[in-house]
Amino acid sequence: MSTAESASPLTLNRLSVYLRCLRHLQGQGVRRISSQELAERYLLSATQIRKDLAQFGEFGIRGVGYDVDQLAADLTALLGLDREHRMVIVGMGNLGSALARYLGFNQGPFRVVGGVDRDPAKVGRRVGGLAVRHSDELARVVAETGAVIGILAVPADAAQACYDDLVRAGVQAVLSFSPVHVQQHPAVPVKSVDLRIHLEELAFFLRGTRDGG
Amino acid sequence: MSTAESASPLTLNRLSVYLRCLRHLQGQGVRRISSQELAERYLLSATQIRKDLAQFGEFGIRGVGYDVDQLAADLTALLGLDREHRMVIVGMGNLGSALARYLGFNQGPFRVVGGVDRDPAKVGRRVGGLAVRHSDELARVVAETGAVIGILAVPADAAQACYDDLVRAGVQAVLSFSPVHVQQHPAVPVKSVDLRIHLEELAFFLRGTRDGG
DNA sequence: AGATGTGAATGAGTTCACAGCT
DNA sequence: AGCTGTGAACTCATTCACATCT
Repeated sequence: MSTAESASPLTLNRLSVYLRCLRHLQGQGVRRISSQELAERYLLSATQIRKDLAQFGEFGIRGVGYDVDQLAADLTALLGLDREHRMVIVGMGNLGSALARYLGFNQGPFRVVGGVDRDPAKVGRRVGGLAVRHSDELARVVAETGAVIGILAVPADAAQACYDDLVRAGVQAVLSFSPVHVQQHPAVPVKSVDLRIHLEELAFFLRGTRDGG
Repeated sequence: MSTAESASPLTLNRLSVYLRCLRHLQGQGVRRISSQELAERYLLSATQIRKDLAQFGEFGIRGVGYDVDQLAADLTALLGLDREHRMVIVGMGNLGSALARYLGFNQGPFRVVGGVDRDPAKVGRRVGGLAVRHSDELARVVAETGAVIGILAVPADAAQACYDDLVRAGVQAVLSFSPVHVQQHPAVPVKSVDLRIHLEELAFFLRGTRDGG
């Protein structure tokens, strides 16, 4: 498996999709599948499946197709989902608390192991089985828990400082929910999820509509 | 203002970003700005700003730049953010409840006005100032509240059916948090936000790391 | 002079078409 | 024959370079 560094986010996201499809097939007892059939079942593109996989090696058997279990295992390893990734949430307001409760119930390789907030009123509370600690202790929380992913759920004006704190504390990647571009440290990639942008994209399509009752 | 239908999602998302930057500048009392300076301040591309805007009309003054208030107003209208969009949440589990609490506190043109769930145990509960009603009543809830956006927060295997329900109930656009591709009705676009995919993308960059310890 | 708006050039991403393996 | 893996063609997106307007 030639580990091509620096695949595009688009490709990586599709690999996640493929993996999910393969797990679904495993649940149905399917053992072999062609790119063609995979594409038909899940509304994907057969060529694109092959091209995406080709970036990381040769996983199929010509004339036959792919071994479902094998390919699922390969993609799991490729995406780094074969071991636990511990996460710490920065900002335990509405969104942070919501994520703690939501992600806390998630199975799989991702586990929320800590949450911090700057507001002393929130420190000490328990949210979804998690004790909130003070932001000043972030580095200690990260060290104690072995967190490698930071979840940013702070207001826009605090995002950059909190990201920098996370970098100093030693996390390796950050998922940000703050509606702002964060200037990135080269070794600590940020992935942004901006709910407002998504809602505003939808609003664009509602312009012509009689709206609001 | 020539309303170019069908701009790419990439362009629309950047327009949202520009609008946010302009509001920030308004807060600072800036009244005029060039694409050049806007790009420098917010780490954007000056050419791209101009190209993006060009799809919808001419908003600037050559040799001068853009009027901040005017452009903000134009983009607000363009994106349909000049009036309220009511939203109904389908699936009041962990994620749905989290979103109700989170989005409920949000200002701006988006407002959560209803939530439904299939589980009778959840019906009647109040979540973030919202009374949960039964999924069977979805069409009535949409009609009563004037909701135009549906928020899908149900498990993968229920997503397609719930999307179809939303379409029948009369919403015009859907924001889905379900980890699955939904087959779309042509008049009801779906925007997908998949937290797992984003986490898995980050995990890819952690493969080399000593992790979980 | 100075900044916008835009055709032309480049680059990224997807699809096509087929060589090559089973 | 059948399906993968891949160079070539094509489409979509970004960047460049400059004509145009104030």
